[in-house]
Amino acid sequence: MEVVAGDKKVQNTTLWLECAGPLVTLPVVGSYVAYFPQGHSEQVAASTQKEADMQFPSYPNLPPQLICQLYNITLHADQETDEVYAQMTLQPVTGEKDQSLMSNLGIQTKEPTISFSKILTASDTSTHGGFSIPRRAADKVFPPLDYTKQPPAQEIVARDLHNNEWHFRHIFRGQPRRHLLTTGWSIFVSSKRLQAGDTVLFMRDQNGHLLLGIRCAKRQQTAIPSSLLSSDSMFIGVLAAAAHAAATNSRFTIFYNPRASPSEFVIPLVKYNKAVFHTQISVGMRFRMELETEDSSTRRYIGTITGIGDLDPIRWPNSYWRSLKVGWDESTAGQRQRRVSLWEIEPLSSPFIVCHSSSLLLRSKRPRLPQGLGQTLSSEEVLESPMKQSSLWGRGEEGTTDIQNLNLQGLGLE
Amino acid sequence: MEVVAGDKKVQNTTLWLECAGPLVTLPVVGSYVAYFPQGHSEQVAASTQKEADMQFPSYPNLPPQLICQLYNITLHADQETDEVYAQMTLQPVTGEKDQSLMSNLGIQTKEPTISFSKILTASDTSTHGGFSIPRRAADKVFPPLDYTKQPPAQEIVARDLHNNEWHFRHIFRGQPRRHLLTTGWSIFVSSKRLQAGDTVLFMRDQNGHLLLGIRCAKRQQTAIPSSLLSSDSMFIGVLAAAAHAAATNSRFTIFYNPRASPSEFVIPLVKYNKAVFHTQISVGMRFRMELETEDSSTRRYIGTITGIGDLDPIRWPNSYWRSLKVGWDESTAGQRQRRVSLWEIEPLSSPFIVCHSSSLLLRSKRPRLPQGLGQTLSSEEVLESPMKQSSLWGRGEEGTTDIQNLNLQGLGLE
DNA sequence: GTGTCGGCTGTAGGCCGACAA
DNA sequence: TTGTCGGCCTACAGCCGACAC
Repeated sequence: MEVVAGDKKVQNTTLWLECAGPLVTLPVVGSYVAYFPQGHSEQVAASTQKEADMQFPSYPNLPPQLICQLYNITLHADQETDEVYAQMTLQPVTGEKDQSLMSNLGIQTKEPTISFSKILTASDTSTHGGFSIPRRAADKVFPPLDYTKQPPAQEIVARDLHNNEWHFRHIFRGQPRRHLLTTGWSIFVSSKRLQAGDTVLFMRDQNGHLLLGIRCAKRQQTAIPSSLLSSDSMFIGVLAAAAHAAATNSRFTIFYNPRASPSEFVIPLVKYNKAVFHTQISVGMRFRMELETEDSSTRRYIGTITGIGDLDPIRWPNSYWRSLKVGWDESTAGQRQRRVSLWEIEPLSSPFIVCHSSSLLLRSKRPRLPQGLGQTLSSEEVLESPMKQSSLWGRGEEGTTDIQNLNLQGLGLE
Repeated sequence: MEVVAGDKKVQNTTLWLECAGPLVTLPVVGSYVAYFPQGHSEQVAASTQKEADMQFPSYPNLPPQLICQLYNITLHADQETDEVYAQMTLQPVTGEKDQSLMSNLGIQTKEPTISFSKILTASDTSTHGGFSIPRRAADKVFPPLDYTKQPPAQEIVARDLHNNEWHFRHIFRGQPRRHLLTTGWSIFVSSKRLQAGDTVLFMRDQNGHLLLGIRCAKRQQTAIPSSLLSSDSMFIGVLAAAAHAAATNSRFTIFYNPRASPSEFVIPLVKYNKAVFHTQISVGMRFRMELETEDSSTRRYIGTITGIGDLDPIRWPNSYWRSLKVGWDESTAGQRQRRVSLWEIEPLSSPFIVCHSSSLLLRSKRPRLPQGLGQTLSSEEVLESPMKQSSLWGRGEEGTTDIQNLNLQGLGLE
């Protein structure tokens, strides 16, 4: 994988992931994924601040989810705002291919990184002073200072996603003593147009080099009328591109913007299958779901499933996208999603629910189910045919694959 | 018509037109236009810096030009860059409508404005000083100074497209004396992020109020990878939206960006008809064409038609879009288009070319001509059948036609 | 007529510890 | 431990005419 910034290419995959947020995972090249046009449309809606309100053409051959192989992925950062996004090229898969490769978990293993992030205060961003480094952060990621010097100080060099160097004076002073970035900081703030509430991020890579990234506060995401394409054309473009790719079995390219998109819409097939075919869901069931907190860490919230049904029965009947209506335990849940997808939650298992009951529950609530993988198998068939299931999942969890098998042209039928 | 800046609405239509450039014309609401998907794609290509290279779905029912009625138009300016663009909603027309409206020339009459523009110099944009006002410009658009005061000076207030007020100190000083904008100028420069080479524009409206706008140098237009939609999806979105609108006879919305688009792609139908059906064109013919100059005025260039034929014979056979290959008289013509459309040029009529000779010339060079309005009549038929021509155009030269004849499905062979 | 420069001046950018949350 | 402030100093933003093209 490579990181592309504008036209230049750099290698800071881990920095990209840090900027994308703690919950973002990326599928690996060659793995199988489920692509959701609905989720893609939501990203467009969130970016254009506009719902899809026009009369769209219907694409009867475009299912709510398209099973694809990830042909390519490149990581990017907006040249101006440093906003991160990924470009993925997807190859729709037909029903007849060998599906053994699908056992691959299909996500990047996130190596643990030495990093810290801080939400900028008014003092941090004002022109009056510098940046106050949290104590633990300085100890953890910055090179140790020589405390015998008076005052202890050093020059810090860090690179951003575009591989630009930023120089800062790191000093330990004041009464009581604290770590500060002074000279060079205000240039960085004005160049990136940082404001109080935005997040800055420092990390150390394997070679001990410092990297830094930024994450703009959510409000900043607003107001991109784009001036290039009407939102109608964008919605239609998303659907038409997917429909055409599905119909002609050809590759198509999408952009995934982890900070703008309400949810991931390219899901590893293993994760999707596990959630859809191997998890019992019913109204009243309680679950956990991991969400990003204000300070860029994660927290598990508890909720209850209050309903199961189509988010958009007209355009997308029988879709698993946000098919669960949920309520949240905590009263501060105002901003949390009221609809989630199966693969986002972790059911709080109860010993009273046995496995086979799920299909009954599902079927009773949703008489016609999405086809899932199913250009070939319907969900009912999958759920009711252990043989077929095991043939799908029988090759083990380790996920080693031969790259040759990743070329779809070269994929034999065995 | 209204100008929409971000979400707010203001009324500076003339300012918008000044910023758009001297050659830009806008159709009026209710008038009939020809919309060219090819031209729209070119705007996307220019904005994304990418050609359409993927395998596009074919839209067999989408002709190279779509005859529409302009249902609505709103003028906009990018909140950050002040880049101007127009949002147009187009209603494809069916054969049964009353066509009396088509006699309307269909473009905004551009009222003469008191204005001046200046390409910013290094001194204008440096933090070291202010803005040097050209002498004639100061006399023409700014309120007269009281030269009895020492020094003569006044406060200038001007509004931009977003209706924001900008305050400047206008002073007449130095040896030799000259007009300058000092206090307030540098704030304007840094706010709009102006650089040497960009253009600033002052004008006075009917009430004597000052307005100002900016036009970024061309180079600035580069590098908008958009991060939201792949260029493939954009191209496909443009085509799919138009095809769907044509098939279902429903309105669709497009954005026209006059500074980014190589050519206008929504052409008043009268202008289109006149050029396509009432102008004799042949290889070797000489023509004039008006183009924008470096300093935002216009100039006529002379050229010769060197060929006639499809720009893209595969995707857009029989299209009038850029169907003329041309050469330019002046050697400095490197950056000028090598292909233009019929309605962009003004043939230099020669008394030796008589009317009917044109069809012979046309036929010899272009065995298969674009069908123009015609899915039913070939160009040859039109050209060779004076009766049919006169039946289409028999109501005089002003271009009144029966809309029934314009609908391709509804066009009888008589 | 106007682009760029050197000279001068004042404001705000930016480093410091004090102090309090 | 760290956010904000007043004090202080200096860099540069910004106003001026000189000068040249």
